[in-house]
Amino acid sequence: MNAEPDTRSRILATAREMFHGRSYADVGIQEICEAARVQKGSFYHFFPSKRDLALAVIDDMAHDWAHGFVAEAFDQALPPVERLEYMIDAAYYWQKATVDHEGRMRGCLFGNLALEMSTRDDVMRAKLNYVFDKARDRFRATLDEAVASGALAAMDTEATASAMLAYLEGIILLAKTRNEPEVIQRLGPAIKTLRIELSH
Amino acid sequence: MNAEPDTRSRILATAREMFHGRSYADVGIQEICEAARVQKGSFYHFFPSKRDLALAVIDDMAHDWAHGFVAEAFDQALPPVERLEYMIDAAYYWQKATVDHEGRMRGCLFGNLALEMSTRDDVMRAKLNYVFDKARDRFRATLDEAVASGALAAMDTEATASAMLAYLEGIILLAKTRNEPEVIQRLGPAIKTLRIELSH
DNA sequence: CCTTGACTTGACCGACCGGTCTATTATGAT
DNA sequence: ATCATAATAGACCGGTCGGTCAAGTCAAGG
Repeated sequence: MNAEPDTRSRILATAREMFHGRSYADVGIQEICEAARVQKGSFYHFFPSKRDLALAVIDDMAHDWAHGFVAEAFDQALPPVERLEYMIDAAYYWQKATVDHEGRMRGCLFGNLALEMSTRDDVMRAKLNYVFDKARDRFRATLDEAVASGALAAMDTEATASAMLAYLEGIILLAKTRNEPEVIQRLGPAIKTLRIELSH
Repeated sequence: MNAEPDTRSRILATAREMFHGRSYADVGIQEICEAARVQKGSFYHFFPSKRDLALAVIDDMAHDWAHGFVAEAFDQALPPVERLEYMIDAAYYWQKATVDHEGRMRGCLFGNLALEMSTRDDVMRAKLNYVFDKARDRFRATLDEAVASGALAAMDTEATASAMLAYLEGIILLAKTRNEPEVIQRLGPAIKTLRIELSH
């Protein structure tokens, strides 16, 4: 077998980095192939089109994300409210690491692609929506638990969870525009103050 | 004089529409020229490059925005807290109008460009930052007034204003990904619950 | 040994990219 | 009437875009 990873995996990982750090439209297939040391023909053997590559990148990232620090932030024995703080911290340190490393904040791949592609590709938009739904569900489960335990007063946990996700994406957007991950640290904790009441 | 607007204005308005509805990279100069019924030579007479056009589009939009419904939302005799509601409503109706008209939510031009261009063009990033700063200052002035009048308890108005701006951008991002402006309506009012305390 | 099919190679395609250039026309000041 | 300059027209440039394709390499199965 190969000493280095699968051709397909190499394309996927390279494309993910490049789409995340720049944008879908700004990165060309030729460029991806060069960076991944793969020929055009091999690329099109594994992916029918650039768009399908992007779709695969979203799945790939969503998988890693759900099984990575998101799982850490949400699935542990921490009290529910502290999980929110953990999530913010993780976002900050992750973004900070890429700034230290490449000088630029890349933000959230999903948010980046969502704004770039939502008006142009409904399939991609649907996939991004699914990713956001999953993230919202994590928030919601946390809030449900907090409400059940009496740590938080009753509220519309689903709507509040959406609001928290929106806020997270919003502070990442602002931080990326400033190229200062510290914005996440400064504004992040206020996620706990967001609240939408039950409309009964 | 011309029956129709200035060539330069026509280019600017057309580019603004197209950048807003799609993205910077996805719209070509040739396409802009065709839509604006202008020749390439005329285009480059008025704008040295595509990038400079984008810079001008940002300025143009920021100007219209500040003198348009943002001014309405913030500068009137409304009680401070109601101005926040007005802002959310305005965002909703504006996005709703474009969905009804073209079937797609375009979101916030500044947010869209910020995520697409921040890692690639520091000048554009700086300009977008400036726009966001101005928006934040509007929020901040409103909060300062509310605190001064006793309508709201003391808080870090600058940080809270940033948080509110982030939240606004976040819900627009989520709404665009769902292509449902109603998301703004549903999550928007929670902007009033955001609060960052003074760190004294 | 031969065949099959996954994988790779790299030349090639037409279309389009952002941008340049020369020539021409319209306009306003002198 | 002249002349400078603003504005327009549109052919043209090298380069790159996403994508195709015919020709091969190679390992496993018969």
